[in-house]
Amino acid sequence: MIQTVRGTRDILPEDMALWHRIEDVAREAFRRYGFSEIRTPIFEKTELFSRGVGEASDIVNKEMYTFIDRGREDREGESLTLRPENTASVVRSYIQHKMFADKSPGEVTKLYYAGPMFRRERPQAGRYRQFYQIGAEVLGASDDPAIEAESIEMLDWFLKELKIANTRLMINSVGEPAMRVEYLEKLREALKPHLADLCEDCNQRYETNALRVFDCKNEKCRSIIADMPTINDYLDQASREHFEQFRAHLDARGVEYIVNPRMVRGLDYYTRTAFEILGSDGLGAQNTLVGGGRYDKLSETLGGPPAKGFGFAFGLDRMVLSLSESEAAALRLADSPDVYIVFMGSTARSKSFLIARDLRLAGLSVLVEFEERKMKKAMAQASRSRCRYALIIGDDEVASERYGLKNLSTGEQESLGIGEIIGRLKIQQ
RNA sequence: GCGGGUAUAGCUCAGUUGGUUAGAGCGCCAGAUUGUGGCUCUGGAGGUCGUGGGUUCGAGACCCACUACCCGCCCCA
Repeated sequence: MIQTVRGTRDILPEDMALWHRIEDVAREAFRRYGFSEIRTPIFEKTELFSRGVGEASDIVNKEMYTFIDRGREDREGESLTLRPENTASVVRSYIQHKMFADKSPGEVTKLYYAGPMFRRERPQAGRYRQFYQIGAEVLGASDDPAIEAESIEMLDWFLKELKIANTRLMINSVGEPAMRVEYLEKLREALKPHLADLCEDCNQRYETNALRVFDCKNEKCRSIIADMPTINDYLDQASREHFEQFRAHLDARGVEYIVNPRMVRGLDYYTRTAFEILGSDGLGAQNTLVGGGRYDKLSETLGGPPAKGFGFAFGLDRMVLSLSESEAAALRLADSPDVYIVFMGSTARSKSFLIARDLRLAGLSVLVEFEERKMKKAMAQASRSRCRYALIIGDDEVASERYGLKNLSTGEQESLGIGEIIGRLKIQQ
């Protein structure tokens, strides 16, 4: 049997109510905060990601789905890549369509996206090779920290609306790229005398990405790391002020946060503000729900004009796992059709199709039997379909034009005309 | 890329030191009940025991390889 490839999966109808709910609430949040949707291609030139995300990052080095496009007789095909994230593409589009051109200096472009991304990672709980992200970017000349605060306020509303509780907002400033290089040297200097005491992984991190030693879970490493300088100690004056203003904006909005000076970001393009929202449980080791930050150099890196940027993204897969059992159950229940039509006999059969059409024209969600079966079986099917009502049509009902409307949860049944039935069901919707 | 675990009915799982026709619960189908679901009772269908090889008189069980999934590491949303 042919099955889904490793790290991919079917999202089945029984889960779709949960996905739709998250998408609907996200779209509502974006609408309220003035974001417009953008859809970029699912594959781009490989160079976009290697330049945007960072040549040295693991994503670019070993986690991209890259392929060579078919060329022509006289030309080699070009290297293309399934998008591992969407920020680089959105910024590319911003540049390509000159979205900055008709804007006043303080005006920003607010964009959001939703769709699949691809990374060739080892699958784990809440992590897939084709995964679904919703994210947003704020691009323009302004880098006012109110931009960060507004987006986080929006996410706060979003999570509350989905009844996802016990989340924690972690914030930090990662400063400017030049300063980060300087800090990295200092950190490595400070770590060097302790290398013998650090674990194997940390020694590896010391070589490849020293900032990651802060993520180590080893007790011994943690005590050593506690004394290491943090990136905050090296922040330039402007970044420091930006961070303080950002915090003041969060305070003013009553948004709670934890400053984590050891939080780092995996992608090269981040400057200054970085943040994560951590989920509670049920996610295993993958407990970051939302991640984002400021990237004031990305536009130039991609060959565009100077432009400030801030954005975030969250994974739908993990968000679905974060919905509470009770919320999920309620969403699934509300997903079922309004009424199931049961008929007895060929005259009623013909009539039931017409009634189904009328109910649907009135905006109701209707399932109807196609083939004649015993009424008992049809009723059992109505019950199993989780429809709220069964509409019963036999010869008597056709003759009197009064039909049996049975509430399948209470068992109550009434004999009603079609107009009354529509009225009753519309109220229940 | 590395480490650990798992793979038996549609689903969740049992299956004794290797022994004859591989089980349960749920679900599904039929009947008890000719126009009324859920509860109950009775019966039924449904299995290349992940794939391939090996050991053995005999393998669902033991050994090897492969594949997939799960958990963790690296990394990351």
